[in-house]
Amino acid sequence: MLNIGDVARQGGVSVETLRYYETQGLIETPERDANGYRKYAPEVVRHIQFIKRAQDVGFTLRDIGDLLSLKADPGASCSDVRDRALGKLSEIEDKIDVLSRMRDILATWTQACPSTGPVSECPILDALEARKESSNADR
Amino acid sequence: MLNIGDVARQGGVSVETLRYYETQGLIETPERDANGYRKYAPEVVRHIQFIKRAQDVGFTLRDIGDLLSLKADPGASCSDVRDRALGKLSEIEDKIDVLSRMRDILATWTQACPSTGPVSECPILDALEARKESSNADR
DNA sequence: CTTGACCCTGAAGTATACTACAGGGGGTAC
DNA sequence: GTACCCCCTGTAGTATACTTCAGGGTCAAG
Repeated sequence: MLNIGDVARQGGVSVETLRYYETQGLIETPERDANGYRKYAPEVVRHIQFIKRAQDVGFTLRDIGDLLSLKADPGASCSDVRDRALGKLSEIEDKIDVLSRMRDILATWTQACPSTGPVSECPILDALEARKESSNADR
Repeated sequence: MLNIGDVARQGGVSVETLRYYETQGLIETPERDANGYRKYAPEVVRHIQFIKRAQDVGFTLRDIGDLLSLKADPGASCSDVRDRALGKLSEIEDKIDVLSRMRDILATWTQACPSTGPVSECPILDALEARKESSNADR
């Protein structure tokens, strides 16, 4: 059995994070020692890594809670998980689209700027001041 | 002279947002009427739009305050503005890179999922459970 | 003179994922 | 026995850009 500090080290998170995950229902509440210390089975480390990997691909903790429920539910099907992943995929694609539009506009503007001369003649500020007609970033 | 509600309507923001911008120093503190109402010159609407457009391309309010200082500073040069824009551009490119990696992984996973069968055999959950060796999303 | 739309201030709430802090007990080594 | 690291709880703070709320004054119309 592991102390919270052991789990933290092995899982690559802080003890505070572990306690936080517990309050969020992402880790089942561990048994306690006589002294009140949390006692974890070694499997918890994999569980933590599951959470971290899910975060790495864009899932929020709320999403992950949902995923963990599916994982624990024998009645759930693989397509339920796939749906969550596809939903996240399209969220991410949307974000990429928004950011790509920002990037394109900024790239255009920085190329238009001679980078010499006073701010009063800055094409970037002009563009911000009153964009007459250009590709629009609808946020 | 315009009331705050007029500016809000014309600028496409809420009156609360305008008051918030004022606290953040993004709008100069307006004159007040005898009744205490804020009184704005019509030019303020353009100023609001400047802020909104800057947000549209990814600048934070803090960045925008900085940009507005440059704009008002006769000693500032165009390259100062350009530097801010280039900095933001690379921030955005970084975000796009992170998101693209997430997208690729999720795309791979969803394609690997047959979407039939129980969660116990879900390749997506397996991948989250223990990613042995694959492209890594370093967040 | 009352109704309704508008304005004011200051404080608190929203979302996300933690981090930090205050105040205090437990366990082991020297 | 005391130093030092570990553990506990509960609360508050962080960042961003607002939104909401409570409580109250102002103004034009009918």
